[in-house]
Amino acid sequence: MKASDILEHHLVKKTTPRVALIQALQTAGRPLSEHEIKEQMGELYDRVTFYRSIQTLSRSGIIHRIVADNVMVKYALNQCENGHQHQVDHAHFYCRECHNLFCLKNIKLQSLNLPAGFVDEEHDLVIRGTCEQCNDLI
Amino acid sequence: MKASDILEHHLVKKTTPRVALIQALQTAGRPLSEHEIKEQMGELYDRVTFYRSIQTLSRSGIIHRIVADNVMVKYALNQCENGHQHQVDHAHFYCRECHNLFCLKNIKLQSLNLPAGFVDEEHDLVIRGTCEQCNDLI
DNA sequence: GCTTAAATGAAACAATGTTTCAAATGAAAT
DNA sequence: ATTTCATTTGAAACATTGTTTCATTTAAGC
Repeated sequence: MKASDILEHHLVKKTTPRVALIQALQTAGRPLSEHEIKEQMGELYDRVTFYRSIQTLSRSGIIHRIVADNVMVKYALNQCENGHQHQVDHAHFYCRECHNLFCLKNIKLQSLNLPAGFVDEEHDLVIRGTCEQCNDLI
Repeated sequence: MKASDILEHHLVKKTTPRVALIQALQTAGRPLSEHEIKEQMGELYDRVTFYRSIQTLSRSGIIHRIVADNVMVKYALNQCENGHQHQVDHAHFYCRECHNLFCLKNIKLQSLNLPAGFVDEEHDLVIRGTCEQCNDLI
């Protein structure tokens, strides 16, 4: 779907920085860090606007954060499947060598049974270490 | 166990900053952030030494990190049960309002079946949101 | 084309984490 | 107890990530 259509569909104002951010994620086809998004966006990137866009797009359900490590957050487009949001239901592997994030679709998160009164706004199952390729190189 | 005995038992040099760090965690009896540890340690705290101690104590299996959120890491003593390390096998809830970290001992992590060649050095299942008390206050 | 609320971007700041290197210290041997 | 030496410390300087404020610009509806 076109970036501007995604914004319209979620009733969010179409602005140049937001469109560019979504397009960066679409082009990559994988979760990106701020640094990677900055490179993709080039001139259109501004730090403050970036963080505000992330907030807006997260709240409206267009993207989500994955806290790969402290000081390494990745941002990903939510997959739309038959009209409803596809929340992250699988684990991720973060390689501390190459800084790539791998989706571990075979490791699912069963429904999280929280104590009464606790509200889940965001969650991650992250495994950190070194990936196959980096282990071979070391 | 006394802090200096823990260091000795793990074949790590007994130094004033390390002892103070372990004692801070023992006194609190719960995972602490750098900021909280700094307050506990007072004069004995130094930023660079802190991060190096965290590395040393993590590698020797005395403590572990819990990445509660980006920009919010908590440090906790490993529990020694019948002589062997007790790795984190349960989820945590991080409240973005009060910044407390709750152990969700009823949400266990089954063994993580990684693809061949991937090495798990550290992992977290973290749920972020607002806790019961903070939800009542809002 | 206007109008106006919303969004942007610049500056300045705050917190977290790292690198370098000279000085201090723990632990072991004398 | 003193000496020795590798390890550890701590100060300075830096890098990155994230936030607050406020004047300017822009999207979208009329």
